[in-house]
Amino acid sequence: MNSHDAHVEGPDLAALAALLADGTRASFCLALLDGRAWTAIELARYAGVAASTATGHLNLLVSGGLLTQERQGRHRYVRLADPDTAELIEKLASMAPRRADPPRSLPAANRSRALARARTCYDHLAGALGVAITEAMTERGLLDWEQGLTLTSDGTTWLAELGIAQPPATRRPPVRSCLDWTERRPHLAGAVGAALCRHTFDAGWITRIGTSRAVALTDTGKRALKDHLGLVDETQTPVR
Amino acid sequence: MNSHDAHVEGPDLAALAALLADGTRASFCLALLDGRAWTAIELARYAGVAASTATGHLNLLVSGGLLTQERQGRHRYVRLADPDTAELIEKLASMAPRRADPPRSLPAANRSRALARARTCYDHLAGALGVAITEAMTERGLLDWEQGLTLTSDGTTWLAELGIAQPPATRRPPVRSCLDWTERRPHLAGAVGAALCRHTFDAGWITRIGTSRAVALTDTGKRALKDHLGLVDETQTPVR
DNA sequence: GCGATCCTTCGGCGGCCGCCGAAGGATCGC
DNA sequence: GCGATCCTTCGGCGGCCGCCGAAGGATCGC
Repeated sequence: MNSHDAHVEGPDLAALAALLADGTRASFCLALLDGRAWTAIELARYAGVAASTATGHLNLLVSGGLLTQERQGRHRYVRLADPDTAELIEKLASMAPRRADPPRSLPAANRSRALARARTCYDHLAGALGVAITEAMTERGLLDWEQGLTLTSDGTTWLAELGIAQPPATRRPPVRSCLDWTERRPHLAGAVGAALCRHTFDAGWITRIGTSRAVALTDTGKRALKDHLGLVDETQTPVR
Repeated sequence: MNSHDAHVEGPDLAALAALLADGTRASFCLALLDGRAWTAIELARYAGVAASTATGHLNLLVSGGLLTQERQGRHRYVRLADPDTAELIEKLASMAPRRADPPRSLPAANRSRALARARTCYDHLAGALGVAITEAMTERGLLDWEQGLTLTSDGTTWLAELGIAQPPATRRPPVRSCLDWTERRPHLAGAVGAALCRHTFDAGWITRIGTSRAVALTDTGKRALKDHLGLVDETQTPVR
């Protein structure tokens, strides 16, 4: 820190960045990027630290405004505070250097394969599936990238046909492009991305794989994607 | 750091955040957010640290990919690496807590007044002027916020009339909304925002105030804004 | 050529911060 | 009620990291 700092004005960027500058806190945030609420002990185990250490980190993240918490009996549930926070973490993740080591064990390799195939990213879909849906929507003229990403009038109609209500106008943009870590191509985020993701769960198109953020396409989902987007099976599970 | 970290996969978010988690490095980045190249000693004086300290920080920021450098004689010039980096710093700045103390000295108060009025933010315009231009463009139907921010066909025509060439299609979005720190409302960023800002300099609508990132509207500029956007003087220097 | 300026390397100091385990409070399941 | 589980507080350890000044190389202006 700077003892005789002449620049007390302006935003305290370092204070915010410091919250994410620790390996354990960063791994908490990446875990929470699945959009769900986790308990303190779940996060501690995930990151491989003692429960007392996790408590301290969560206190920092909550009081710093990045997480919100909810006490339920003996459990402390935390989640990302809002879409803005998720967006910040996504942006950092998309620009951060990759870690060198690939996963070594077979289970770990399977886990990261499943994640790369399809997962939630905060409140929308990501991985090969998320990217494939986004690209199919573009090809069908539901999304337009000419002047920034927009939903076309065909897109509005398409959503209505699926029974997805147009999300109410808030500060959050309806459609937003989010760079996919594994695919290195953009997938659909924003309020419409969230509504679409919710629909795929509600309509039984996808289900969670165990307790992870990875998801699997159901048979219903395969049929629905073929009917509504012309997406065939091969597209969803590309051979790499 | 976590000694037996089970999560070596994925982006190293903490490493990137750590670059911005120091008060001195953060103040360097905020200074560089004016889009210009600074020498090492200029940044050291700005942040109030010894030259040797600045050297160390710049080495970290450059090798971390946030800054690019250029040697010219005895000078070391650094600037933000790319628009993506500027966007990351903007996002952090817009979410970071404000610092408590208002500026105490009269010159400092004048400086921050000038910055709030009109300044560059990386390669586009910000402050009351940037926001006023953005809002005037919206009122005239040159920008549309319905489905995310877009440039309308009227907007394209308007740019052409000003002699601003449509920026070539790259990964960078043509128009983007950037939350203004001082106004707490969005101003225009992206490739079009940059082209417009360049035009205002080239056409002599604005000039730098001294060596700061603050800019002043010229008489030519006032006339141009009135002619092309219907912006009257009052709008540009609102009484707060 | 000769000071002045810009920048760098190095050594050393000091403080912050992440970690754990022990102890204990609160809640749960049976 | 009574272990088990979740979470927290506390003390203490260790290491990292930001800071400076001194010394010196490289370049500049005159």
